[in-house]
Amino acid sequence: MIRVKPGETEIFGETMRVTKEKAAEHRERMLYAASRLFRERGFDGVGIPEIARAADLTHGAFYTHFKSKDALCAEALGCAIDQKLEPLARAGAGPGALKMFVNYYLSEPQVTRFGEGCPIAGLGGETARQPKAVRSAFERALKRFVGAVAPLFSAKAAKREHQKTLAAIAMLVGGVILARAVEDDAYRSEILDAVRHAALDAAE
Amino acid sequence: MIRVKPGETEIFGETMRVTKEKAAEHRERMLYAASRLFRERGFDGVGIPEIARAADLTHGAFYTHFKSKDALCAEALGCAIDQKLEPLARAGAGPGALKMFVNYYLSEPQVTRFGEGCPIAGLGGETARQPKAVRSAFERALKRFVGAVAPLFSAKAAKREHQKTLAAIAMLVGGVILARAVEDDAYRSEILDAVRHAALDAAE
DNA sequence: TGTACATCAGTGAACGCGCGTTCACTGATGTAC
DNA sequence: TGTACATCAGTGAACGCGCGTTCACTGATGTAC
Repeated sequence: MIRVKPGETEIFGETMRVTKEKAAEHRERMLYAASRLFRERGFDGVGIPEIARAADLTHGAFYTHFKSKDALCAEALGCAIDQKLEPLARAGAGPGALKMFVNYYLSEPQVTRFGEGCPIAGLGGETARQPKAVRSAFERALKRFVGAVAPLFSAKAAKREHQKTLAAIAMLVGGVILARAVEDDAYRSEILDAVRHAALDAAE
Repeated sequence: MIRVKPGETEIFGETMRVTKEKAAEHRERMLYAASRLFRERGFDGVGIPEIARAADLTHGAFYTHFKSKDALCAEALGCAIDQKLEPLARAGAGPGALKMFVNYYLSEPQVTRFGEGCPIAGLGGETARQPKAVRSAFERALKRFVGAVAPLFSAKAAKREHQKTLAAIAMLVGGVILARAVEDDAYRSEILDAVRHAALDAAE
């Protein structure tokens, strides 16, 4: 389909091809913008034009770097979990590390600044309705998250009643959201079993 | 703006006005369809035309019953939580009620059949990005859910390590999702505090 | 190092599509007499 | 109970809009000689 006939005067942008370095940087800028924007507004809440704009490019350039929006969603999940796990890995698993992590995870910025928050929490709900590639990426991110947090756990005791109910409900809700988001049936059962036992044990 | 000039021949549907009873039934059909479809595919995943179609109506009829899509989203949340709490209230709080509830909540149908599942789990993630009216409705639903589940909790003990990590992560994720979805700052703090303490206690 | 030219990152118009909402119109319901 | 007519639930075309994706085209980069 010929849209612009040769000879017709058309105004085009000024700079076109760009060094390989610049191109790689453009790709990275789009990926980081997507990683932030998806967490902020959800997969359905951000379009390709906006992501390209956030990286100072036009939507057409997007497709030289990514196969599709779904491919970007998947890659953005990995990028986001990388960002979140980096400081966790650096902190190590010394005494008090669990407390620091839990306090951080539930801190004001983590909870209110969606774009910089945990992608598991921010996108876990809607991931269940995303195509295979995105769900796979989410599952990989979740497993890495679990792997990074596991060393922090060892031992402690119980508190008030209403608090325990609230915490148990957060766990039930979180459990269902994670189970739904995950692809691997065995892993789903593992999550559900863990939550089931913990919820029943929480009632001591 | 006149679209159809008087005198022009236009083919219209056959039955138009309907008894008040029928109209009320139509409204309810749309509400139930929305309650199911939103849980299945998310607020952004279903359009007014589809909801109307699911209730054997056309999209125009929708606006005689609901002010907007947002208003429907809010009302559908209430409708969904009604459905979920009804059997819970009927079952009462006898011994073993907690176990029954937890087993039910994490059961195959509850987890895999989104449309009939818990709206807190199914829509909690994206509610955080919805307008005020929807978030208020979600908060009301959550509080009713907590109120209904609270009587089931009393006392028990602990188990394996990896399970505890998984359960704690489900709780953290669930906690952040709920905290983000809720409007009332005090309630958000309560949720986060409860999860914080429970997560730290889980490490015993 | 200098020149010729193929490569390809980026542009922006255009595609088909479905969204939420509005509105002129219809005609049975339901009411006033 | 019977008649006249206002009400209003429902229809479907149309609105403006933004989406994901494609593609003809540009022109600097990068390479082959």
